[in-house]
Amino acid sequence: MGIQDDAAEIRASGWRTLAALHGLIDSALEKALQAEYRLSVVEYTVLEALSRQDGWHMRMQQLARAAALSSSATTRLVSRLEERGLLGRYLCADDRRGIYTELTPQGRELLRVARPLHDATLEATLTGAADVPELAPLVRALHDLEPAPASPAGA
Amino acid sequence: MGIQDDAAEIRASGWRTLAALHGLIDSALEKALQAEYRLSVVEYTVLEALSRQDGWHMRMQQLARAAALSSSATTRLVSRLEERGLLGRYLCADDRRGIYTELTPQGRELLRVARPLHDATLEATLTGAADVPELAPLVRALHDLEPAPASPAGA
DNA sequence: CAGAACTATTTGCACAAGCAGATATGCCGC
DNA sequence: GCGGCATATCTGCTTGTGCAAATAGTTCTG
Repeated sequence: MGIQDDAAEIRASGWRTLAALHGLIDSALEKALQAEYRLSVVEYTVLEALSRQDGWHMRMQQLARAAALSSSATTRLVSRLEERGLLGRYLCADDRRGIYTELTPQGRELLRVARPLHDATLEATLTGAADVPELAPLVRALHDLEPAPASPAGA
Repeated sequence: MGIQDDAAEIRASGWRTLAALHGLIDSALEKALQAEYRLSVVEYTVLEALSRQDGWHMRMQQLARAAALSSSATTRLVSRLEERGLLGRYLCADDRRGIYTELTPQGRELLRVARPLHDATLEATLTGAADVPELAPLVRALHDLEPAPASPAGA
């Protein structure tokens, strides 16, 4: 049984490291984007996901998966961004249950100006994490990953 | 400028992968622990962090760092667990601002029975993620990490 | 020792998230 | 075309979170 325990402890330890690094990056991005552009990380993620779509539009549920949110949370998130004029909703003709969201010019513009801060914060946080002994190996591993396709979670 | 953009896109892509895997594991653990033991992932994390401490006690702020929570969230989390009899609060003699929390026997018992489900869920989720092309490399990288010391975030 | 500056914890408040249920639409067999 | 079932989105409600301010205790300075 010792062998099983060891394997479980290795996984648990890896999970703790993953969670720690995730939390570090997430809160750094959250603070930076919130302070400068009044955007949460999920909101940025949604804008960014939309910008990577051909035609810049997506259905609510695709969005929910891309942002790892429930559909109710997605509804409200889209409503918030819509009220700020960053994206628009419109019915889709072929399936009238579905609703497409589309980036407005203002949404694209906000993303354009926010992206440098996002990227710089990400870089700075990763650099900082590389100096923390417990996180460094994971940071290196991340760096060595092959660039993943557009939507890791959207499959 | 193309080179910088590439580097930024590699980091962004790694971050998306990290977030996706984190979300996957987190929600799987959340559902499993919540359904069986009425414990959230953070609550489990706190119990587990306490169990790894010599003497099973920690100050609120250590706990806050270990769980990556604000101090107010920590206060309420500890209150919830205290009401369920899983841990106790007591003043610490040398610094009377500080409050120690300590696992009760019931807390240790709950952790003992919950840990197998936690570990099994973690294993199952990682195994599942290894079949998702975008996540597989990160899963492998995690597995190859050297076992990190007790508290990756607590430093 | 008095007062200022700092640290630890708790409370008031506002907000975003999930679940369950409601509503509308699509699809299938008959 | 009609009931029955699945899918997409939205709404009501509860809960957990962070920020800012309040409170209590420590430490440093003169």
